[in-house]
Amino acid sequence: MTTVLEKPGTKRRTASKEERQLQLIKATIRSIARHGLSTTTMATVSKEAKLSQGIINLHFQSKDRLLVETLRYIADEYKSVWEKALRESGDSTAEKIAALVGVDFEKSVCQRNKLAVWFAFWGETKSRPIYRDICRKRDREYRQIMIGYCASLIEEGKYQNLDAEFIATALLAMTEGLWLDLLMSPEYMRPEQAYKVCMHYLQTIFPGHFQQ
Amino acid sequence: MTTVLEKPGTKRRTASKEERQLQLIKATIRSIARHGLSTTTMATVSKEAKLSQGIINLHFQSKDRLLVETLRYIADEYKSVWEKALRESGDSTAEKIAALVGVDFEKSVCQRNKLAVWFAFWGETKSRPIYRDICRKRDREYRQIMIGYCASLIEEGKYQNLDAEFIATALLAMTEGLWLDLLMSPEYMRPEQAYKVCMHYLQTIFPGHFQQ
Amino acid sequence: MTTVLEKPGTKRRTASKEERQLQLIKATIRSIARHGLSTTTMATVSKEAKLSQGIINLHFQSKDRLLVETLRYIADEYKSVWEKALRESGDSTAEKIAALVGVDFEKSVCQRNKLAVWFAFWGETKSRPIYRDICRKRDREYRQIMIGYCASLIEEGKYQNLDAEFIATALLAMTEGLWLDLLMSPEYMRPEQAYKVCMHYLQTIFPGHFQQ
Amino acid sequence: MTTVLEKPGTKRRTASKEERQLQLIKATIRSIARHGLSTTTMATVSKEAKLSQGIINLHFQSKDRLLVETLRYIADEYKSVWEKALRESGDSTAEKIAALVGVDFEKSVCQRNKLAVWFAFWGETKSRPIYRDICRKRDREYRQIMIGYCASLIEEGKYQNLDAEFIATALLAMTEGLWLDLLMSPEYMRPEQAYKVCMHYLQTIFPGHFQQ
DNA sequence: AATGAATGAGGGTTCATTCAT
DNA sequence: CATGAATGAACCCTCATTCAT
Repeated sequence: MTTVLEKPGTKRRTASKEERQLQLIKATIRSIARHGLSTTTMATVSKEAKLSQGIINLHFQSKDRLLVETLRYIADEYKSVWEKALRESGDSTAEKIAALVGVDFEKSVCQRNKLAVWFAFWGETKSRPIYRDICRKRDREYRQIMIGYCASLIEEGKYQNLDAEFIATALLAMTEGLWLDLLMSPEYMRPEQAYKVCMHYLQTIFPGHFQQ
Repeated sequence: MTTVLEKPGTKRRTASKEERQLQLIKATIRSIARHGLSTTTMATVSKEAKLSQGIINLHFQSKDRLLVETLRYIADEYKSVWEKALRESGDSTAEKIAALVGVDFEKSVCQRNKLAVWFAFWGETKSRPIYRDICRKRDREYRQIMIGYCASLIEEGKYQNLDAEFIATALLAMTEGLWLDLLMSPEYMRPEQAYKVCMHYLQTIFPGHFQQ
Repeated sequence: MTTVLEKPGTKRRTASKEERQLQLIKATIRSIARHGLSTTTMATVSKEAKLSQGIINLHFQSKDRLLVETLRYIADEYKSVWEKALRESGDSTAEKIAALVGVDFEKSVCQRNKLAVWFAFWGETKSRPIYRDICRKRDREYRQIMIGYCASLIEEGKYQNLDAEFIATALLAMTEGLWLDLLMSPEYMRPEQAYKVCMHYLQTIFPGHFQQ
Repeated sequence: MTTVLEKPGTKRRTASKEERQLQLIKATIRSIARHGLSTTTMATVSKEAKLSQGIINLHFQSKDRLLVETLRYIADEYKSVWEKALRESGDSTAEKIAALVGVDFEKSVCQRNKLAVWFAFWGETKSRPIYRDICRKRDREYRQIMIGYCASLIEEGKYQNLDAEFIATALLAMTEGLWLDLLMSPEYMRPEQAYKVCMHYLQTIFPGHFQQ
């Protein structure tokens, strides 16, 4: 056991709880990407983490909880990435919107491994309410922010006949559909291209604020 | 024929091979929608079909093949629905495009059960190439048609700075993203609404051809 | 049913009961030889016979009975072959013994297919008394005959210190052991060679009656 | 250690890999002897070993491999028994041959359980090449040794017209045929009697070296 | 805290048998 | 008689979970 009395020269071979859990979650992401959700087992995950079989139950009690925590992890990560992006972006509304869109196609969010995880869980939402709740929470938060900025822009730009919610919905849908392209046809669709598709939409809708 | 007078325990043994296979595919769709792909078992499917355990291996040899055939079935169905829609639509290019978009939110294609199946398989594409191939084939065929009509419209309407492929990509992405909303938040998003979102995009892009 | 009332011009498309059963037994022998007893199924047999699945239960009620009848068939055949051999052989005791030994390495008895069947059933005798009974009956009958001829020869030749039963036992054991060689190493051991091995034994035991 | 004080439900989890595998192989031998090869299932074996179902796949990956390892085990054991017998026997060639024959009817090799296993696998050799290979390897090694001693004896004794290979073949065949008697008619044939039958053959062939 | 041998429920699949045709 | 679609029990195997170490 790790104690203050630990003899000098004795290495702490045991990572802290959080470290271990993170290590396992990342292994889970790799496993889902590599094997698919339905072929991800405790064995594939623990092997991916280069740890023993029993470790997952030790830290997560059950496979179910591991999966839920994994989904929660990428949802949380997603949120913190766009929060950071907003903090670091320019001040104009258009810049904020562009930053939000940028997040979806940015490296840490948009790696194929993580897209695979999103789709894996989306595929199970209908039967697993907990997955649905987490996915919807992520969606709702992001959507509220986006609707807010769209509303601001409509007001600023005196755009007529535009409904902020409507536009945010279209934009978010487009983003998620492009993720599917990125997942399924990475040789045809690349993040920068996907970003341009979204920006083109914004230019069409808000011609005064997004120039080519 | 199965009648109310049928003795209990008496089973129809005369269904043609195709009928039985279709019956099992439909049961599979229901099972995936209800239980999720990773919880869909031979037992859930055969119970859903009200047939015996062994029946699936009899007709499909393996669970794997049943799943592949199920995916192929909804992909084929999707194609035949839009082919029919094109045949029956008005002659103008705009009407053709509208018909194509309409298909995605039409009852037979856009029922939640089938959306659940699409997402279930999309979630496994990275690890199961055969799923990916079928999904991409569906996508490619539909996309080619859509690109063609967009190109026609651009020419007809002398729209400037528009790229048909670009627009088709955006439109299709939007569609698939809206399917996710329909799957996850059916209480917020409904097919008619989703259709409107897509049409609004078209109105913005092709103002001369799509009126509100 | 085939009756005297059968309409003229109506062909009997159906083989007689015995013919069908024999056809199935022969298919069983081929299947056991090809696939082994533990991989012989109703399907492998009926396919081998080029008949439908249900036919075996129709004629033999169960797989168990088919196997028992198959064993009985080769046991009966074995017996009738040596009975015929004795009838057709020369009259001297030595010729009778040689004829009996010859039977074991004669074409119809000693084909590899049938050897495979014998060993297949011997392998199950410990657990299936019915197999054991049939095998022992065959053995006993043959052995009694052989003991008789050996006894005659001992008397005729005034061989001393020889026990007929003892010699018959040795000879029969040798035969069965040679069958194993024929089954397992057909490229090293051939029926004629095996026959010579047995005859050499007889020459050694009864030097006055068996010359080289 | 397993003691009478062990709490019910408490299982030893410390057996070494080899111990467990041996335990399972021995259970397999008992199961084949009791139920026959074609009725030996994972359940009969694990029950015989008083262990759980999954244990076999844990240690042998598949039923197939368990069976192969079981056959290999008795083949290896057979070899080490006759090697030991040769080491411990008298120095004369005749004593060596007698020792080899003795092995075949010695307790550890010639128990009915093990005979049942040999015949069970022999019955499947035609369809399962791996079984054939193992059986033939055992046979070949033993045969080479036997041929060698027979050749020595022929030379030593100046026996004329004797072929060592021929005699070894006869002797080994006799042995295996006697095993069949021991398997099928243990009430008539006993190991000591079988041993005498073989020795009588040797006395006849090599009268100068084997006395009654 | 960490391991990995062991468990046993439940998965996919096979196959002897039944039975409507 | 004969067929072959259908059944369901029993097979082999996987895998989440437990637990002695």
